[in-house]
Amino acid sequence: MDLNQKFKDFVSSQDLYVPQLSVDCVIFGFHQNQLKVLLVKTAGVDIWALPGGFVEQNEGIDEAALHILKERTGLTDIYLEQFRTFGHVDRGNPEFMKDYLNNIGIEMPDNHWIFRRFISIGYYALVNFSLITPTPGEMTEASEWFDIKQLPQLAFDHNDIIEKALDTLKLMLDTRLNTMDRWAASLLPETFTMIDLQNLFETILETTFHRNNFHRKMVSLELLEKLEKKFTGASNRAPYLYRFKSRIADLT
Amino acid sequence: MDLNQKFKDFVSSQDLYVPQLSVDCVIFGFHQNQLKVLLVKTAGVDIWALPGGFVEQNEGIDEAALHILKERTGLTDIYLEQFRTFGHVDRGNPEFMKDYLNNIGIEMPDNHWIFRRFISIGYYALVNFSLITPTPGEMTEASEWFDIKQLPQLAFDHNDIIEKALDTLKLMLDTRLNTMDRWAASLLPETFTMIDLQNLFETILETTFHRNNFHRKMVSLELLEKLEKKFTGASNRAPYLYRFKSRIADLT
DNA sequence: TCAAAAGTGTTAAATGTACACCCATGG
DNA sequence: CCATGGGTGTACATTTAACACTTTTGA
Repeated sequence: MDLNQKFKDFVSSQDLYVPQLSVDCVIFGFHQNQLKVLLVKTAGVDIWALPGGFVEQNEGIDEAALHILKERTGLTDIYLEQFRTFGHVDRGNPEFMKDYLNNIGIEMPDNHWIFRRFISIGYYALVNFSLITPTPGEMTEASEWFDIKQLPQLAFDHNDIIEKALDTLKLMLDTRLNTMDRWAASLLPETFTMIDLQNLFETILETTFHRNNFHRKMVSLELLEKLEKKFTGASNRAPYLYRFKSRIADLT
Repeated sequence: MDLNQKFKDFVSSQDLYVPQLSVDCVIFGFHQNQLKVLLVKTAGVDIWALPGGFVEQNEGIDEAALHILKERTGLTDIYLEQFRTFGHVDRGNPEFMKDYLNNIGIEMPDNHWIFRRFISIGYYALVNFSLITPTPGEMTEASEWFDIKQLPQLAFDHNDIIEKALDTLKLMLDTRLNTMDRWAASLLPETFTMIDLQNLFETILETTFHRNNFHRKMVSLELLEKLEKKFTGASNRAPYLYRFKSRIADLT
């Protein structure tokens, strides 16, 4: 069933989705030493927003988030974590929904819940940048990666949501180094150099580390497997490539 | 407007609350070296549950949580933190609401949202045990402190919710020592001994610390003010009393 | 004066931080 | 053979962990 059809079902059945509830996903990617966020521009509304959606009556909220990610990225098996629910009374701009529905040619009664304040459950996802080609979906006219340092003004309180997602991500980097193979692997290609890994940490945490200390720390976790050297063509020593040990299990 | 009246308004107006959404509060207290949770038993339903409530259309979710805490504890100005939202498809037991509404003499149509799966936003609160006398409210026949180690079987997925709240609390203790004066103060009386503080940490984190190392660590944070000695009557050296420096500002 | 419990000091291990040096690579 | 940048070793500082000793209190 396509999304447009689902939307139209609002009129005949109010029972498809949980009213006034939505899920918003902050999809993080890492590319050229920049932390990126995937944003979408909804058809007929000239403002960028987080990819989001509603929760069906017969699905859990985690499943709803996975659905949205599947739609936007084509990927399943994504690193996904709920981080906070947003429900201030003044978080919505009701014009958004009016413009949007108007544009796709759907009429809804003024008192429908779609025009009310939404409670939105925030999830963040970590994905491999190079595996995703942002392509407009059925409901969106555009889909693009944005540098987290250069975000436009977003719909609703989505700027706040991203900020909170980033805070949570930073906290995880600091406190869950020992499970790095589960989340760092999601942001990096299968093989990478030690410098790549360091850049990832430095970019997200907005700090710098001493090369050798970082190197030793990572090796001491015993999560990495050293592979052959990577010859870049540059006139300097070739770095080793690494891979997370847990990846080997994934491949079998 | 009393709660019972509010409930009756469901019938005439479906617009008072956000449908299918609730807020559940895990209220932590500390007493006799035990971490306690305040639970309520709803009139006519023979099962303990977390104190919770609905979100009014014209209030934010944080405000809703504060309302619930005010109702249950009489306290305002409580340390409160949102930790997770629960929304599995099978989290509810529909019989609960039927029994409950039946008992308080309210009839609702079978297809009303009150009988559906709820999405529940979890908050945890830290309160001073001795300031609260659990008293049954209008909607509850009982209200009691339970040792976190000896919880009964609870309604819905409330056992899971408490477990997750405790996990989050532990994580905070580990990672936010420097803001201890904001949360530890909520669980302790205004003045306390160093051993009291140590017991609090050890109970929640389920570990033990060396007395002197703990002492030095706490002093080094410069959040504590040493007061006069506390003579307990025991035949040993009297411990000093301490108070969080930030408390002084509170008193002015 | 003794046991109990609190306060304080000292040392060793572990960890974190900074710097120095060595090695491979292509021009 | 030189500049560049990655790999590795070592010394120092800081933090953490463990233990020993001293002080105060009421019996």
